[in-house]
Amino acid sequence: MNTRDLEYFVKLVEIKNFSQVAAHFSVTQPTITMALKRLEDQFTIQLIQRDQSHGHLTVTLAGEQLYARAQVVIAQLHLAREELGRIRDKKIRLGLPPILGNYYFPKIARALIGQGLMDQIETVESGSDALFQQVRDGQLDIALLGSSGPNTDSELQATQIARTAFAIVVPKDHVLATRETVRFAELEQFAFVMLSAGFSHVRAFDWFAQHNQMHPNVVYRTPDVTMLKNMIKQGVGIGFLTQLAVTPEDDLVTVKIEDPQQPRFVISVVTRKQQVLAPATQQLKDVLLGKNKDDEKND
Amino acid sequence: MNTRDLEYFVKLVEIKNFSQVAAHFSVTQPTITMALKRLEDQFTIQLIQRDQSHGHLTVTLAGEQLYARAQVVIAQLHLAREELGRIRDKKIRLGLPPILGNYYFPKIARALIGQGLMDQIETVESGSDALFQQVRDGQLDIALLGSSGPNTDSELQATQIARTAFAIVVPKDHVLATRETVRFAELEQFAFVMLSAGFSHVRAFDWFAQHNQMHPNVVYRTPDVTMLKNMIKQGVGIGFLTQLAVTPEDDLVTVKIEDPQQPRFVISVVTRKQQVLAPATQQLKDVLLGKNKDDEKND
DNA sequence: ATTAGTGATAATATAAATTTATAAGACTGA
DNA sequence: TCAGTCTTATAAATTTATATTATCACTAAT
Repeated sequence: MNTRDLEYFVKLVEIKNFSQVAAHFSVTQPTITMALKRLEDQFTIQLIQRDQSHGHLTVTLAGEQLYARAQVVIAQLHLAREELGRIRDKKIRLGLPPILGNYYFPKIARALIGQGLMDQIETVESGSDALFQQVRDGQLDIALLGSSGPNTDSELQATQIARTAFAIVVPKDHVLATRETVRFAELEQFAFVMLSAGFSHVRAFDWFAQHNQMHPNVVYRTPDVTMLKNMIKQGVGIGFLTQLAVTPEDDLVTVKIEDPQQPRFVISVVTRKQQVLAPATQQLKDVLLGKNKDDEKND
Repeated sequence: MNTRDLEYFVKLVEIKNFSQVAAHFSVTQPTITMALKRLEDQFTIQLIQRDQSHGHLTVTLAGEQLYARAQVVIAQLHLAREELGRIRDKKIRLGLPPILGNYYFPKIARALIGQGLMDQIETVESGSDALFQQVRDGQLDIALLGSSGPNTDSELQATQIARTAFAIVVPKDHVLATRETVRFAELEQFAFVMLSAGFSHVRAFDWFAQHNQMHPNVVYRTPDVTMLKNMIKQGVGIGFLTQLAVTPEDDLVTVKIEDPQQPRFVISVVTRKQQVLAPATQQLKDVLLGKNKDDEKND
């Protein structure tokens, strides 16, 4: 069976028009007719109901079932292409959310340079949501991800390496700066500067807002943590970040949040299932997991 | 891309001999050479290291990666064939372990006949382990399964419908027959008749044995529950079954086991992820889940 | 050295997919 | 109602892909 037929079929189910599918793949229309015919012959069952009253095709039950399987097949081939391409180029693409990057990268960089891995690694910085998607799609080999709960994607393999609390971040001269802890409900009056959508922080923030039946006043959003911290320092608004994201050099104060059963910032190392790790990628993974070389002498 | 090439490749990785792979698919040896060449050209990377010193080929890292993906692709196509074949024939294959069948089937049969589903359903009786595997492979559309713990296969979709305890089963005149409960450790002296391997009962039984550091004396094993019960009745040995498997007509006594944190017999309805349920299969599933038609009037 | 095994290559035959050209059907709007 | 414009389907020609046959080069064992 030719996987091209499956690709044609999937697009046909999606746009329900032979000619447009043909145009999409830069082939002629009869090609699509024939591809569908081949599939229907192979499975000896009708996949698509060509409608008498022209306009829209309908997908049969068998068609829906094949559609589901074909999507998996195509996705797997796509992953294979991505993965083999990376192996060929001896590149490792590592996803690192900026919030974690600032904290973790200096720590691991030493180890990576020591093992001569640094020049193979290409770091991709983005929000956890985007990175997560990129691991799934095969664009990344491995990623360090923050999430506001354990990871449950059945296509991915995730190992938790740390859990930290979220905290309120304020400048040193702020009214809250002297507080040990704060209840989220007390923050109704304050303006917030927040990370953009696509960061797991946002989901946690929403949790706090919802559980306190509040609508926090977010005056600015940015994907750039450094900018965010600067805005906090300049008093544009208070911040909501994991404690991990704030270092002493930032000259900021973190205040713990009291709310019970609050979500934690969970940091995981994520790869795909079915992914064969190149030796260098395995080394990188071990570094990220905090295994040092001595641990492995017993192998 | 032709999936035949992937099939050739997978077999080649497994048996590491071009000629034998060719023989396996009833094609000539250059066909395999060419298929591999096509794959290596498409991915522009070597997949198999043809060895100088003849004897064994070695699979490159890229080859291992493609192997992993190709296996998924082939499995998915196989599932599609099985599933579409079943849709074409308007058949539903239902897996039912004999232990559950005796208890459940009379109950659900009424509902199935009432809905006119009975003639489409083909029941397959076997141990839970075998049925589980058959759902994965696409040979069954749906199964009722017993397991000694929640189901965690990432390819399957399982819904728990009941949990029952395991119990010791003895004839009415047995010394244990008057006991309310018993500790598993007390059973060292007794002979057991047990289900064969492949039943989840065996795993639970092993749990009790191991946690009590015992080696129970199993004098006979059979996959046939009716025979098992007869042997218990005739005093060949005592039995270990879920309480559910023993009905009043059996004329047997069940004795609860005291051991704390013991495994339970979990009954689930299992289908595959990515499986598109035919209306009749959905109806069957609803019956198994104990949804009656009235529940759905609100849809 | 001969033989039996490995896989690779080239020429050829066969099978399969795509294009071109065209037809048939359904709807639209003058 | 009839031309025009969408559909998808069909047939023949062309191109492309795949398999076979025959043969070669290599290695290891007898």
